[in-house]
Amino acid sequence: MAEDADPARRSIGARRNPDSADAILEAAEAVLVEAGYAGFSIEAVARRARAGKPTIYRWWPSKAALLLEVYQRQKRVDVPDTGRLEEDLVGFLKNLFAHWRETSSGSVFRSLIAEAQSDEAAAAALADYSLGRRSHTGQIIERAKARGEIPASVDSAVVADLIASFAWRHLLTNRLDEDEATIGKAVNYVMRGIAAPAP
Amino acid sequence: MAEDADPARRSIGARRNPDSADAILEAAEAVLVEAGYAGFSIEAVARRARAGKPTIYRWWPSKAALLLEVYQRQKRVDVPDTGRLEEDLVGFLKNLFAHWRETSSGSVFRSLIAEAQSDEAAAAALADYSLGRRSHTGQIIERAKARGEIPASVDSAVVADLIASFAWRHLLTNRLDEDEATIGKAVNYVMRGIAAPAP
DNA sequence: ACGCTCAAACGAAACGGCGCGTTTTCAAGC
DNA sequence: GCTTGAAAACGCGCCGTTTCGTTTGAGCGT
Repeated sequence: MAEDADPARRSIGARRNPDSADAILEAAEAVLVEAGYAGFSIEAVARRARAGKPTIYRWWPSKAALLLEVYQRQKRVDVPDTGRLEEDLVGFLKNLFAHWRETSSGSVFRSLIAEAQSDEAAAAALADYSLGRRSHTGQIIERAKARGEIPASVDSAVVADLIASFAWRHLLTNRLDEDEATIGKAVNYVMRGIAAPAP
Repeated sequence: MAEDADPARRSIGARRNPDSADAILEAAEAVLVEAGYAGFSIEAVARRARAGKPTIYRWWPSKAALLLEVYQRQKRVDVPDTGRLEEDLVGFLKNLFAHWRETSSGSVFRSLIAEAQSDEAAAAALADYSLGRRSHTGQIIERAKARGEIPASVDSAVVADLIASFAWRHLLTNRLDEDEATIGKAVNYVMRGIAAPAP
């Protein structure tokens, strides 16, 4: 129970953290799902968690910090490894879209991106997170390089960024139920682009 | 002077609309630039425009509607036509990034996207706008098809979407000053992907 | 052509409501 | 008895709306 070393949590006078923090995080997620980002207020979370506002502010400096930690609590999307890059990428996107659609992750991440547009701290946290995620996705590309499927000269960061951009756009414009055909086409275009020998 | 037929404006009893509406739109833009999206409130706009809040609410049903009209007032980015698809796409993105960076358009559009994450009307308006923009960008692709530069089987909507996704991501993550090299690489990957003969 | 009238739109102020982030109070528990 | 943390209360700002008195321009009668 007594887990610690949570970087998002204020560690100033954090002499001890009961599991009420977990209740707050769960309440935050529930509020976000039920009332949407518009209804996501610290007061609503406090009400839902039967906690006091000062308790929340003691551990999270801002709404953004709370949002980020809620998102980081979510289970990660698993990255397929089929041995073929195109299948990996399509599978990854399909998994991601399904995960965003079927759990609260989509709502949470959308809210986080929106919050980052007006909150400096959220923007920094999101940038940090994206960096980690990009290198993670980049491993799919790197594996393909190792197999000799694509040239080693391919900039995997740029490719990962293209894929992530595509995912973000569909999340932000409520198009997560896009045809698989469209995903397939988009990935296929990028795929053939990087697989072709450089001119 | 007596211009009319402005679709975004409430036309119920709109017997006459002085140019105070222009003052409000200008004030909205100024507030957004100076105070950012976080400080963008109807009250702030009203103060800045020396207008009453009811006047604003009379013509724009929501903050989102006001935002959208501010954005649509902006000058459009011109789309190059160099005769080579890759140059067109890179040029378009470079123009767009510069425009977003150097005018208030970037702030306005970022705010609009953020607002669309919690406001249904804003989301609908944005989707509508994006649809128009996508077909506009799609014309670059169509021209390349007509020249025989890429196969006619290429789905220009998907390609336009890929390009737009890339632009959105860089706008939303404050990376509009990305190296031209990165833009070039990304476009080049997509470019070669669609130029290659379908397998 | 002139001036009157009337309705529409105006700016300003105030309303109740809500969420913010903070401070203060108060009932526990080691 | 001293720390802890939930609960209540605070002042603030913005929301969206209502009310007030004023300005303005179009229509109409003289």
